[in-house]
This record gives sequence, C-alpha cells and structure tokens, in this order.
Amino acid sequence: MSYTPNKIESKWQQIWNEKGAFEPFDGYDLPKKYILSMFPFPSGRLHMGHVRNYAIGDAMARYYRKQGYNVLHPIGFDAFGLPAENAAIKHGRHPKEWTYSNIDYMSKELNTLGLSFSKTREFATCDPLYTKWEQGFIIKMFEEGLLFRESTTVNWCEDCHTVLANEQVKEGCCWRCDNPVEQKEMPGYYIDIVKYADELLEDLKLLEGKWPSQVLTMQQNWIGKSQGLSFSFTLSEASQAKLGGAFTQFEVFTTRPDTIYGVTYAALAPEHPIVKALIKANALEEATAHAITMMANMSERDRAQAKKEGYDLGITVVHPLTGEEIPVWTANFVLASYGGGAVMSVPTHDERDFEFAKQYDLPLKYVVSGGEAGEVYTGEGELINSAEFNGMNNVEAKAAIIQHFEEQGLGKGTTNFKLRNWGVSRQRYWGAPIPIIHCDSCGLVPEKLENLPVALPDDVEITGEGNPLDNHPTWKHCTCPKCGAAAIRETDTLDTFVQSSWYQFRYATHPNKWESIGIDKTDVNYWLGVDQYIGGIEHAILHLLYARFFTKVLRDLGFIDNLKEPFERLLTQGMVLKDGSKMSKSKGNTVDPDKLIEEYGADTARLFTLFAAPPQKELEWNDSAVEGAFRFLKRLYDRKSKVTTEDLPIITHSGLSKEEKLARAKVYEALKKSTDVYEKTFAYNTLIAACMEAMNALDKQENDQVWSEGMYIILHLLEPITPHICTELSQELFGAKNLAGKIELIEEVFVQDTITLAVSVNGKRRAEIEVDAGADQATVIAMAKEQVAKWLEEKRIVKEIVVPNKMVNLVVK
RNA sequence: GCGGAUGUGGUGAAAUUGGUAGACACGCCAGACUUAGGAUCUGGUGCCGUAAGGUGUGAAAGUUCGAGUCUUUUCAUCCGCACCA
Repeated sequence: MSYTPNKIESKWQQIWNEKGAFEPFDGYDLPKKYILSMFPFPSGRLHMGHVRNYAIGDAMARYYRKQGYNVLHPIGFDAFGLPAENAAIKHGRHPKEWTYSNIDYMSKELNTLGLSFSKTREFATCDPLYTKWEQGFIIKMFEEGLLFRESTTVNWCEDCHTVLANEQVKEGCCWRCDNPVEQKEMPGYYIDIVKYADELLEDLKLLEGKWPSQVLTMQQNWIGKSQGLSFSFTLSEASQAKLGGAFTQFEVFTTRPDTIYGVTYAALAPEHPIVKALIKANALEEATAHAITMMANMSERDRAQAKKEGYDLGITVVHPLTGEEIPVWTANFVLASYGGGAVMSVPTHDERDFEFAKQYDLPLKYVVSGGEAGEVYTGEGELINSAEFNGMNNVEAKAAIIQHFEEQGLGKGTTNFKLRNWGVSRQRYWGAPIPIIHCDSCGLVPEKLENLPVALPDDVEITGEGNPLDNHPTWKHCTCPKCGAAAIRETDTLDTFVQSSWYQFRYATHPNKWESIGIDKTDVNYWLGVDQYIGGIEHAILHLLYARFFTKVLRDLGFIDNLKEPFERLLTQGMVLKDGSKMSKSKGNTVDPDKLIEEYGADTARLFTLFAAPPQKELEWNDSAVEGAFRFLKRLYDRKSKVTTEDLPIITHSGLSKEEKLARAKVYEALKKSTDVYEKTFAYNTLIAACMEAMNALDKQENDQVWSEGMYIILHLLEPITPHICTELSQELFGAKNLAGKIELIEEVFVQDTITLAVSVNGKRRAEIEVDAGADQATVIAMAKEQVAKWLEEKRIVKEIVVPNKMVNLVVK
C-alpha cells in the first residue's frame, strides 16, 4: 500500500486525543521541560508563520517526552484586541462570537498539524476566569502604587481610537495599523515599569548566551540607562518677575557635567510649563508664541524629521558655578518627556547644541582641549576654562564635578532611563476592563475582589465611534465599593500585552485549580522558567519586556516565589517568505496551511518547514521543495517492506560488505548528531539531511538486518518532526519500541577499514589515496608521494604533514 | 548617525578544535520505463576550458605547511534605535 498521509494522520490524531497523550503528569518528581511557543491571536486562520513556530516547538516537546521528561507544552489564544472590534464594525459580528468561532476553527487546524499540545490547559485570554485573576493582580498593583492614573501626553492612534504605549509606536506609527501617531493630553493608567528599569537591565546578564544577543541589545537600548548630573538653573529676578513669580527655577539633566563651564544657553521643550506660562502671560511676541505652539503640537514623527528650530524666550538663568547670566531658549529637539524637558547647552562639545548654536549664532566656549576652533569636539581631553577643574581629564572630571555639586548642595548624580512607564489604558471594548471605580467622594476605588471579574457587557454597539463601554447606557453605573454612593466604572480596558505577560504562569497552574487561584506557586516553582520559548523577533521589546517585568512584579507582590526571569532560553524564529518578501494577504503571496495539509499532509508541511532552513533564519517558500519533502516521506513509507525484524537487530559488523558498513555508519552518524540538534543547535535541517543520507546509503545495499536497524533508528529520529508517519510505521514494524527511550550509539560502526585521504602539494589538493586504517605514517607518505609524483618533479620536499584520517600535505620548493 | 546581524553554486543550504568547500535538497541536463508524463527510477551538475589544467566562500591584505573558519581594513544587504542631552 502506498503512503496516504491524510488517513494515517487523522488516525493518529484521534488516538492521541482519546488517550490524552500529551497531558503532563501530575506531581513534581519527574525532571521537567516546559516548551512554549508564543500563542496566536485568533485572527481566523493559521498562517505559515504559525506552522513554523509550532513545528519547532513540537519537535522539542516530542523529543523530551520521548526522553522521559515530564513535558508541559501548552497553547492558548491571545484573544482580546482590536481586530475583533474591527470585524464587528465591518461584518456586524459580535467580537465575542467572532473570537470564539475563530478559536474553534484554529484549534482544529492545530489539531490537523498533529501538534502535541496539552488540551486541558488551553484557554483564551478573554475567558472570564482569566480576566478575573488578571484584574486581581491589577488591583494589587493599584494598592501598592505600581499602577496609577495620571494625565499626560500620550500616543494616540486616530485609526484605532486608542492610546498606545511607547513600545507600540514604530517609527512614529501605530504598530498595528501603521497610522501616524498623534500626541494628545489624556488621563490613563500606567504601570510603573521604570521602577524596575535597573533590575530589567541588570537581569539581561542572566540571559546572555541563552537569548539571541540581538534581543538583549535591543532591550538594553530600549531601557536606555544613562548616568549624569541633575541640577537646577535659577531664573534671574527679572525673569521670575516676567513669569509672575510662578517659577523660580527649572531642573536639567546632563551626562556631560564635565562641560558645565561651557554652557552658553539653556533650552526648554516647547511643552515645558515655563514656556506655556510665558505664552499665557503674553510675555512673547504673538508670532513667536504661535510658532512655539505649532512646534509643540507637531507629532513625534514629524518633529523627529523636522529641522532644528527654536526661539529666544527672553528670560535668563544663572549659571550655578560662574554666576553668569545665560539666555533661555525653547527648541523643538528638546524632548518634553525626558530629563524634565530641559537641557543645558554646550555647543562646543555637543553636536546638537552646536548645530543649533550655529543656526542662531549663539556663543561658543571651549572647555575640553583637543578640538579645533569653530568646530564641535566630543572627544576626550583636558579641561580648560573650567576654574579649579582645569587640567583634569574630562572623563575623571565628570565625577569630580558631580561631587562638587553635591557638596555645595547644587545638584546631584542621577540615573535616567529612556524607558517610560507602561501606559495600559485602551479606550476600547474588546479587552479586560480595568477594575477601578470613580467615586466622587472616595476618588479611585478598586472593585471588591469577590465581585471579579468585572465582565464586559454583551449588549454593546460597536460603531467605531468613541469608547463602546463609555457609550453603553448602563454598564458603567455602579456603587462605590467603599462608601456605597453612586459611582462610575472605569471604561478603559487593559492593553492586551497585559494578558500575555502572565500566561506562562497560568499554563503551569494545574487546570483543576483554575477556579480557585490565578497562579499556583508550587506548580510555578516546578514548571518555570520556561526551558525553551519560541517566537518571532517582532516581540523583542514589546511582549518580552512586559513579560519579564510582570514576572518581577508578581514576585514582589507575592503571587509567585523567587523567580527572576520567566523565559530561560529564547529562540527567535525567522520569517516565512515567498518570492523574497514576507507572506501577506495584500501581496497575495500567502500559502494556506489547510490546503497544504490537504494536498501533502501535516508531516510534509512540518518536514519542509524544518528542512528548508535553520529555525532562526528566514524561510523561503518553495513549492517544488515541498514536493521533495513529500517524495522523501513516500520513499520512507515504501521502504517498510525492507524491514524483517521487530526488534533492533544485533549485527556482526565485521562480516558486512563495504556498502552495508557505510549504511550503518550513516545511520549512526544521524543518531549521533541528533542529541546536539534536539538539545542545543535546533539545526533540524542538518538532522533531516543526515537521515536522508542514511536512507540513500541504505538504498545502496540489501541486507535485511541493516535495513531493519536503519529504519528502527531513522523512525526514532524523525518522530518529533514527522510524528504521524513515524508513529504509524514504528507501530506496524516495531510495536513502537523504537519510540521509547534512547537508542545507544555503537562506536564500532564508525571504525573504517580503509580511509580515504586527500593529498595536497603546497596546500593544493592534487590526489586522493585510500589506505588501511592501521597504516603507519611512513607508508601513507610513500603512497602519497607516488600519487602526486607529477607535482614533485624537480622539487625538493621541505615538509611532510599528515593529518590523521584527513589528509597529507607535502610542502615543496 | 549609532547599535546588531548576514554575505558560500542557478536556488534553499552544509562544513568539530583551522585540515578534501558546496553534504542534503530544489532546479537543470542526459538516459530508462511509458500511449503520454508535470509520475517513478538511474546518472550528471560550482565556474572557465574539448582536454590537460586553471579558478573558486562579497573585496583587499595578513598569520599559517594549510583559512569559508583566525586578525586587520573595506564594500554590500538586512534589521533595530533614531535629536534620550
């Protein structure tokens, strides 16, 4: 009978489902492996990126299960989010109905891929039970002051009608819809991730060598720690008067305290309160005030691309060390959200300040030697024009000047981060409601724990206009949990990245505890950290930073024990490309996994994805190479007729022919390679190639025993990659004995009778010789010389190098 | 601009500690079997050359008996951050 993948695959999928074959064992005694692929958003159908992600993870899970580990390999759905609402607007489907029916369909697709996920631990993040515990964490964070509400300038996406976190703005545009992001003043909830900035940065060291260095670097840059001096500029008396006495000073931050004597002006962000006050007090010319307002209203993206622009504010400050009066400007390149929105400007030793000073003809004052007059110099040197610090190396001077400021009570050494607090408010319906209540007399009050979850109303109108929860006629009206007065529920929902920040703990928690607890510590202690996490590089900052952060917060709030990092090892899989670019509907270059499975079966789909490239690299789709993968499986299936024994045969190696010996050697080479591949390199492509080589070598001989042994081992090796065909054949041929435990290597098969050596002259390969395995060096060299006699004529041999089992190199003159 | 990564046949890719470059596969060429083949099987296939031979891992130099691998310089592509003071 020939290979009929669909029949075999549905047969085994059914058996596995009935047996609950992939549920982890209860109890904590067995050694464990937690293999996790990032869960999908239930958009409707799987795409090839998912197939790749899950094929990689599944191979690992199946490998460790076979080695006797207790394996947790779960899947769920990242089910809240905007696309559900967009579907509601576009097709009139309720987000809940849309989401759950997508989950239904995609679960079936996952099943047809034969992925060994635990079924009992599957959940969707929109399940009320998941929301319930998440809201509990949020309330605890609120109580601890880690979550707070404030009104600030936020990133607003008009297309999505919602606020975005900093991490969710890509090149000034919305990460989801690519719409340019606007700046808007708005209240919202923030989680104090900056409080953990140092720990998040520090603990990246624990991940070195375990996470791709690229991801570590990206996180490090995103956190953006810098150390320097912060101090206040005091406004001159006249300037204070201009401001009506509302301000006496403003704070600046600098990483170059060594250049403090070179300050020739100060610059404020256009949004700075002092600038606003000046405008309000009509202290500026109308045209200037207007221009500044325009500057302040520009989007972050536009501002980043705009030319430097600024205005003299007509006020001055006093230099803290020299007492000099210094003009204050406002400039579009000063960021409002960093370092207090104000800077000291040293045009001689800072590129930006220099450019600005040139443009507006501001004075230059050199304080570090080494540069050329009229040019900016950012290198090292000795301090000049810097009073008692003259002659000091500028790098050393940094600390000395900070110390001086501290001693004089003028300022202090400060650490600043680029990282901003995580804005988690979303002005949308399809998310977890923020469980806070606004009471006129009590202020912000968390919902009582026994009332959780604060659930979404089902009867909702989604039009794309405004916030559906806010528009709902009754939902938001409630009573204050504290004083019982009429109150209003928060109508913002949580960022969906909150859900994916703790799902790794929920999977680990035994499902029969899901009702009674959010995260079970004992379970988490056993299962976490995730031994191998697999997902796309697009989450290098977003999800991976949030999940790391949440882990530390949940630990500090007592929800989990002493865990530092959730994901022990990370593999970032490459994108799936077709015709050189990312598969996408708009480009029309997608491959539908369903069709692929229908035509060739899940095993072929899995084999191809793992064979065509190493997991970390991009995968270029190739229809004929898929055919090739299918052909290999057909061949594998066909060769079952060669097997004559039900057990791993014991073979007398010395009695075999050359071809038979070679076949065995190839089979065992593949076996030898497999440990490294499954446990370290994940270069499945090379393991598959080794199995193909073994098949090719087996095909060149006809010994039943060698065939039986070969099939026994190849099926064992490929089972994690192509589980259906391998299980089917293993069951039929070997009673599945080859799928349990480890197969021992036999070293004997690697010993060859004769060895082929390359012979080179002056490093150029000229011939090959075949020698007995035991041949001594002199014999080898003599044979080599004979073979390459032509190249030795009229030459003198100056050196003879023999590399055992590899080659002979003769150096001649 | 800064940071990171990657450069190997027509294509996807292999290559322990430096030791026969191109395994494995796709494609292509030839042949076999076929009414037919886009099925299957066999053989070939880095490039130049009829051949002998030459040449070849982005480029250049260096270390070495020997370099895809190590060192330096350089070019190209991709990705990330983009005025963070």
